[in-house]
Amino acid sequence: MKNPIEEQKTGEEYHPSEIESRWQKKWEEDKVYSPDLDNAKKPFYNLMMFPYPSAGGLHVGNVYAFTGSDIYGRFKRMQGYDVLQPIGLDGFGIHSENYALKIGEHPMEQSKITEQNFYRQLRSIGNGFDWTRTLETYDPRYYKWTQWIFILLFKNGLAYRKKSPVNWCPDCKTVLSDEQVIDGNCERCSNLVEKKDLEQWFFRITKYADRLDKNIDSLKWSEKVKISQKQWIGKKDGINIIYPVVYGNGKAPNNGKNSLSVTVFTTRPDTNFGATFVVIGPEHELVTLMLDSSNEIVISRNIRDEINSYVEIGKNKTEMERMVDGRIKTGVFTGLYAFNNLNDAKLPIWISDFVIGDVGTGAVVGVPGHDVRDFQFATTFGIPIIRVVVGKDGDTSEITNENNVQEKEGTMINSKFLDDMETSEASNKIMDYLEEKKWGKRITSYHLRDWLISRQRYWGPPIPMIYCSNCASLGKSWFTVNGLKKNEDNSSMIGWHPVLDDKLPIELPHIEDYKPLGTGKSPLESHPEFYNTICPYCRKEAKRETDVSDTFLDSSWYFFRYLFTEFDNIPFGSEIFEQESQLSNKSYVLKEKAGNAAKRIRNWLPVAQYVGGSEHSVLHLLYSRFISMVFKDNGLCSNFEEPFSNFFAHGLIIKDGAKMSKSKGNVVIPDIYIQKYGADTLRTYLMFIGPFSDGGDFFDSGLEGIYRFLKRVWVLIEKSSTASMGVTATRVMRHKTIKKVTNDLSNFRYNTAISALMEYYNFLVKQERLDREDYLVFLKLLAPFAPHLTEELWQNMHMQSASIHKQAWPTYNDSLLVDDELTIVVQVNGKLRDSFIIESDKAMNKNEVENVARSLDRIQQYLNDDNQKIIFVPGKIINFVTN
RNA sequence: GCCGGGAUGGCGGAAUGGUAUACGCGGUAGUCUCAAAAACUACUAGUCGCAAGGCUGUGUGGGUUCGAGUCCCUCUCCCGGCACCA
Repeated sequence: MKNPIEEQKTGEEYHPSEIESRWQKKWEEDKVYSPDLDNAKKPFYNLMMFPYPSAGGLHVGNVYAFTGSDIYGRFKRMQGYDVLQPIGLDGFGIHSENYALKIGEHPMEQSKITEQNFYRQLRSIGNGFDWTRTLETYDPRYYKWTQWIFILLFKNGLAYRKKSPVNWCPDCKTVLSDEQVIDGNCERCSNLVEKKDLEQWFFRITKYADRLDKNIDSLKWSEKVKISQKQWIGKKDGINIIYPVVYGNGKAPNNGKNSLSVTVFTTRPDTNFGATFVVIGPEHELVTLMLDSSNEIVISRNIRDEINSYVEIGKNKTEMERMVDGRIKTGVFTGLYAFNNLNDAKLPIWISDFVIGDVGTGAVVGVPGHDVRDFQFATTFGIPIIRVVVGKDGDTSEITNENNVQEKEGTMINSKFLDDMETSEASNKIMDYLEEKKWGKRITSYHLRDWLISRQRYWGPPIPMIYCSNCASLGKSWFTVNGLKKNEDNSSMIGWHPVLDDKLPIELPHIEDYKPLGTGKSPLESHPEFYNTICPYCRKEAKRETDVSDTFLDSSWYFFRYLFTEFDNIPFGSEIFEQESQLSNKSYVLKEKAGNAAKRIRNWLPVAQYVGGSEHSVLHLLYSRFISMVFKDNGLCSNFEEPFSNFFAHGLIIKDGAKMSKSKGNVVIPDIYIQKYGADTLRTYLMFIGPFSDGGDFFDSGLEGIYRFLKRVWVLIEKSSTASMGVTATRVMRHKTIKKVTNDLSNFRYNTAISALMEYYNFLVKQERLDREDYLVFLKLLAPFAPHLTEELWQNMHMQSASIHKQAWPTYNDSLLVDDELTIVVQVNGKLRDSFIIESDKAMNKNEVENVARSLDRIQQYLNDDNQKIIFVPGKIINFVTN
């Protein structure tokens, strides 16, 4: 029998384009990357954030991210896992709509073109995607379930409507979530964001704030992402202090009936004896009461006018103006006082726009000696400053300068029963006291706000809700007609009913006037044929919601859908569907398939490894976690509530030192590089630039270097027909390389894995005789990086063999990692003076090493009676030290 | 302001407290060629030296250690996130 190595073609040059398209086709035909979801023995869900098409195609940054994730998947597959690596498009939403608007195409038609181009590109980079289960968020079969999820949240009391000042981008003509406002500007178009009062749908994510916060500690995520999430949730422990409101003469307004009070949230109650004023925001309810002349609060006409004009001016300020103006403190005195029960002090109540309506209680207590912002306010309006904390410097003098404001901890003074205590002790003591006296209540506050879901745009899933004015006039809502009590969570839902499950999806109609109106209404508002419907409860005429939902809802659950793309009717399933939902009287999901669906969820979720950009640290990852928790609470997934047990945040590819952007004209399109050098070169190059966590600067000459390397590999293997068997000279290097590459891949250290392979290559090419095993190991180790090249060479060596990507990952033996000879470094007083090579076993022996070291000419000149102390590191170093 | 992460040759970067600059790019010289490209070979931190070899070197200044890019403290600068958050 002929040696298979001799069978291979020789003398052919490396032509990546021919090889790559051939193998891509073959892999897809052979379903190399399509695991059997129901029978997989070692499921491994390897997920990459799916792209959102905000341009005609992928740029090289996308390729970077996908390749990094793909390499990990290929590594795991060769380690024997059944790797599921799906791909889809997050093509619904504002990014894609803006792109369509820009090029003057209808989003619905444009999405089909974009889809084709994205999938073509995604195929050309040679990723091991399972092309049998793609999804697109704008596909009605997909967003049927996005709508179903909206209804699920509604039925759980987690979706509600509220009129509130929201971030409004006049250019995108839609509202934005807080997360989408960057320094007062729109994340998408960088236009100034305005405040606008609109009635909107919100998701009550704040109800999950504590859970979202607590779980973070146990996640195996990139540390910086965990920190961002923690910071965004912004959990703070403090106390709400309730101050009775009085006039200057100490009497209560309203003749003492229904006595008024103002509640402030503070994290520093220890300083409360130093409080000299209270500030409420312009949105505070007390302001409304004061402006209402029918109310019994007696304030002078002058003050009322002043308050009125201050509030009106504030309303017209943009976010940006409010921030720029922030340095200078403005405000008006209300004529009212907050009565501090601790020391009977009357604290003047001011209105100022530095206090934000929906932070804390919308009111703060001013302690100017121990808060810089309060100090600025107090000095602007001549309010007294009292020192109650002495810091480390021991300074007890009056605080007259901003630099002397004592914000850090210290020892209490001027605070009666708190005197001489440390601030932390004083804090606990006074909170106990305030609670005991019922003057306050400990509370945990969060920076996280409820998730604003409504978007006044066209290209998104219509919110599946119906408003019935008849039901509204009778005080009815879905909650009341289903016998659920009205409570705080659903009281604003009068007249609202969800679309019945069997009417889903509510399809987005193809309309010509899809452009955003800028009126605070969706384009669907001009389409009665869309919004006119009948009430699912009373059957009278009713109206559909015309806003669509936020894109982040689409992407918050897609990793569930991948598991069920072959079914139209089951997005995911579990035992709950076998019982019938408590909340819905119609079970829509086919029961006989539910058990199977539940099994898939148990087997494949949570996602074993998620890879994505850190720009989604807050938005997407937080929303996905929230939705998963809601699923868990509804029995849709019973084995987890954290969808991504491992998350790795990859870096950013830049060009010429700057972030790639169309305006800078430095966007690198992968296609031309793939044509010229092949996907294998581009992939390997991108991974070689630097650590995957860091990204790097894309430059063409670096690509040439990798292309040279792969061409050399091609030639080396082509020449391998003369390779011998049973050569041992390369064994240590082989095992060292296996160990290094295996460890590096496990930790996403791709750049060093590639350099280890280059070293291995450089070593092999210098050898006179090689073991065939070296070639096989080399190909396997390189396979995740250059899947086509290695497959071609592998198949040339193994006729009729299974794909290299299904071969077992090489293993190493620790006992074979030691070289026959080692280099010992000789130092004198820690300075390198010489080195020598010695057999490994002798290198471990102090006497052997010392004898050789002492005999070296260059060492002898440094040795004398003084330096007899010897530091010996076996196999590495001997150091002669002067006593 | 607060919270992260950094700073290493001409460039991207590598270094369990143990030979700093692996690997690659770029550069210089050479081989091949009529020539060029490609490919291959050698050299490539600075500095003094004919050489052998010496000295200096990982942003700054100190410290711990036989030994520090790595650990501790000081400062400077850069990048990312958050921010009138009470």
